Amino acid sequence: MPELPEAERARALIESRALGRTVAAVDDGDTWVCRPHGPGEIDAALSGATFTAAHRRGKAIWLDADRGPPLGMHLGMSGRIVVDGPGPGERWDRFVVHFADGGSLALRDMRRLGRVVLDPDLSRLGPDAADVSRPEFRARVGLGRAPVKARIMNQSVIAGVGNLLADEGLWRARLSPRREAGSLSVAELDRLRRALRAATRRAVRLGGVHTGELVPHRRRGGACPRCGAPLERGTVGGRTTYWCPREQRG
DNA sequence: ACCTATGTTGATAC
DNA sequence: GGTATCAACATAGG
Repeated sequence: MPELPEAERARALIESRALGRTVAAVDDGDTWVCRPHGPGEIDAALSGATFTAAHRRGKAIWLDADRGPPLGMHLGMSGRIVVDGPGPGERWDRFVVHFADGGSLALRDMRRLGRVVLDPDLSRLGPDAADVSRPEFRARVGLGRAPVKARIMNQSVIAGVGNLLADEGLWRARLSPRREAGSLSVAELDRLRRALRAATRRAVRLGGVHTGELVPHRRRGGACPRCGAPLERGTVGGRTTYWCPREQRG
């Protein structure tokens, strides 16, 4: 699930439920998820602190505390944030903040591809895909020989677009995922930005990227929900891609 | 049983 | 530098 919409919902959950609460102890024993920290390092940095703000850029989430470094969190491919149970210490809880009031904040992640780190490095993240301005989008996305789908999924170009949101946005903009990014006209770039922002906002509102219009049809044998043509399936930018061969030619 | 598939990122090689 | 490929993880399904 985790693309920008899921990350934003996780951030909002933390903002509404975890700010102002004091950390009693942290389970940071999964040094794969918490690398490069050793066990106890995050606990030592956060115990006694109170979270004061929850931020997000693209898929990256970070929390400020009233003392100590910010706490960075990334959901990876299968992670989600769970506040106040049920059952902190579930099998898939890879990182748990226990609050002094008895509650908890956990990163629940079966595949352990999520990450928790102190003082996260955000320097290689592009502007957030939901906020990027039109001139900035034109200048950053409309470059290079790579397919436009690979370009918009590059987190240092714009941050937050994953495999599903990319397919959804390209479909809404009626652009072929294979189009060379540098060949897009200004009008096409503007159309793509608009489509991506609309798809993103809608997914945040409705609960996640799976609530898109194209995404539910994104399976073998699926048809375009606008024109009914059988969807094409292939690999673009190394990722499984679905698109409408009738509407998304150019 | 064995193979492929899956929302992520990063390290590597050309 | 930009681009492509593979690996990391753990599970589900044909």
